[in-house]
Parts: sequence; structure tokens; C-alpha cells
Amino acid sequence: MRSPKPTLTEQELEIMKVVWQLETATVRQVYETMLAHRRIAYTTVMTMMNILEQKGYLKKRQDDRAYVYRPSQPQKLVIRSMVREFVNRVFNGSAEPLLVHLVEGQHLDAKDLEEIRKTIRKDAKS
Amino acid sequence: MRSPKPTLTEQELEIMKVVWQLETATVRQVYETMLAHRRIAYTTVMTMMNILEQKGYLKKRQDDRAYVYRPSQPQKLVIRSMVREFVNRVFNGSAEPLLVHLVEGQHLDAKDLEEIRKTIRKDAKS
DNA sequence: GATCGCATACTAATAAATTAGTACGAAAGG
DNA sequence: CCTTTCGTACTAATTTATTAGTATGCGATC
Repeated sequence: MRSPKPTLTEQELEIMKVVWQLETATVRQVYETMLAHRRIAYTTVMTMMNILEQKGYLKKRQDDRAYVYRPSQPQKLVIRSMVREFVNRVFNGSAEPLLVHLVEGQHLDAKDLEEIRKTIRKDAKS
Repeated sequence: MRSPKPTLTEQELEIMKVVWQLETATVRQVYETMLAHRRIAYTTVMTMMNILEQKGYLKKRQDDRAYVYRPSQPQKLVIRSMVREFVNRVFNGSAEPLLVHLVEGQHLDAKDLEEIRKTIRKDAKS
């Protein structure tokens, strides 16, 4: 199972974000957290967490009465591969045009740019 | 019709890329182009181009026997809003972390970074 | 020990995305 | 004119995504 993991759908990502946030979570905890943002059924959350486990994004472990889930990969890694996929899909794999869009599209303000400059400098030395 | 256009699905984006490339295209032209990359039926392409027209991404005009389609918006604009959406979905709207991912994730090589530095400098002055 | 609360397993309804088939008309070629 | 070609319109099968219901079990409480 050297999983080239199936990709996360929109809703699945929402769940993953919550679990990453909580680090470890039961269905109920995720459910409660999501309820704060939108109407959703407990069983919906459960179904999706099961799917996420099948897809290899979550691991579950029995604990007392309920399962406790935890991410099987750090958020950074997963998001990184989502970025890679997006770049492939939209920009045919080349990241530079994405940058141009970000800079030109007012997605980034002056503070961001300063941050980036620093990051680049640091990175460029290594 | 102040269209907050429905978003493009994966396959629809493939079609749009071809049409942007050709600037103006019939179903057959798009079909031929796509055939070079993968097996697909003529009618599939037609169906999708109809959907794209309904969604407001393509305009058609009768010309001789077949319709001629053209993009109703420039590629840059559409892609920009896809980027915005992605940033919203994955990074809760803040673009800076995306940058960090790009830089750290070996998506960008040294030449890219130089390019970006220039872009940023230019942009920062305005 | 019957009932309530909470958990899971299993099932399923609905919607959206993807792919394509069939019918049919116009025109082009013989 | 009849057949082939190419085009559209309309229909639809299949898959994937999204959302949730129902059945059922277990432990705590009255």
C-alpha cells in the first residue's frame, strides 16, 4: 500500500482541517466544531470520517466507547500535494505563473511580499 | 445576469484550455485536439461545450454549418478566480501560506525565484 | 431491568460530474 | 435522388460526491 492517496474532496478537506486542528478527535468533536459553522448531521460527519479512513487520511483507534481519529499525515504534507495537483491541473505543472497570478491579483499585500522576500532569501542560500 | 459564474470542473477546464489556445473553435476542432491526449467521444466534447456555454464561459455563433465557440472571458481572469477559490478553500483566504508551500515544496527552482524577485520588486514600487 | 444517551454499522436518497448513445436534418458527392 | 458525412438536439447510463436515515448495541441511571 504505497498509497498515491486518492485526492480530498471539498467536504473531506473541511473535516481534515478540523481534525488537524484538534490533533485527535472523535466524530462528536468534529461534529460539534462543524455545527458552529453550518448545519450538518452527525452521521454525515461519521460517514465522511470513515471514507477518510478508507482513503488513508485518518487512522482510528478504539478508546473507551468511541473511536478516536487522528490524521495519518501532517497537514503540511497533504496541503503540499494539493498545491502540486492544483499547479498540475491549472498551470500544467509550472508554478511560476501561479506566482504571477498571486502577485498581480491582489491576493498579496505589502506585508505578504516582505514575508516572501525573506523566505526566498533564506531559501536561496540553502 | 451579473454572473458569479459557476465554477469550472476538472474536465471543463481541459476544454477551456483548448478553446483559449485556439481562440476560436468548433466542437470538432476541440475534439481533435483532445483526441491527441486521450480517448474521448465527439458527443462528450459537445455536451461539455454546451454546458460551458450555459455556464457562461463560452459563446457560440452559427457559422456555416457548425457553431463556432469562443471564450467569453480571457484565460487570465478565469484562472485568477480559480486561484482565489483555491486559496479560499485550502488556505482560508490567505495567500501567503501558499507561497511558502510553493517555495518550500521544490515547485520553484532558482530561476523561478529570480523571476519572482523581479516581479515583486516591480510590483512593490507601484 | 427498562429507558435514555451516545456510539457504530449499514443502507440509501439526492445531486453533480462524466461520458456517451440515438435520432434526425442539411449538404455534399456520386 | 440516394447515400454518406457532419452537425446538432435530446436523452441517458455510470460514477462520484454529498448528505443523512435506520437499526442496533452498550453502559449509565432511575
